Amino acid sequence: MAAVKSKVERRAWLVKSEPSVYPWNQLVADGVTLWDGVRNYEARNHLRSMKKGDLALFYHSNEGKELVGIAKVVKTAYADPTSDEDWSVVDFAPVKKLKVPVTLAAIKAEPRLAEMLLVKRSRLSVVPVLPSELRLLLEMAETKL
DNA sequence: GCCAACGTTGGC
DNA sequence: GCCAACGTTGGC
Repeated sequence: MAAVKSKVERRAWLVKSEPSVYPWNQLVADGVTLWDGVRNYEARNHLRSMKKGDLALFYHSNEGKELVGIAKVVKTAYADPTSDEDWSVVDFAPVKKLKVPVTLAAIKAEPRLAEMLLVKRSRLSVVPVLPSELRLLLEMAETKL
């Protein structure tokens, strides 16, 4: 049987940052940053399973409560220099700002996004995003990759 | 500023 | 290994 090469969609994640701590604009200014300070095992494991080129939707928590931009993984997980314990960081670089920010309210109002871990596991700071969710979010943001 | 959700810690 | 107490995150 002939092998059919399935189209593999790029994996996507969602990462949260409080704008008062590290806003999207800072990532743009920095060009690349290490995503440090994650102190939750599940979130850490997500960081560790990220691959170079994976996308990361950038979410502003507490203030804004909206997706503001798209970043990508430029370096896979390595030891968090801010800890002596077994935590990890990855490096992100900005890809592009969303034309229209996608608010948490808009996400909650969209039934097709009801299963998003952003909503279901609101305290997790690093969560995976399904390809279908990514597609829809990009539509809502009026942004193309 | 409050509080719900939930992960972690520590006593038993 | 259970579970109460506690701490943190993040929406409201």
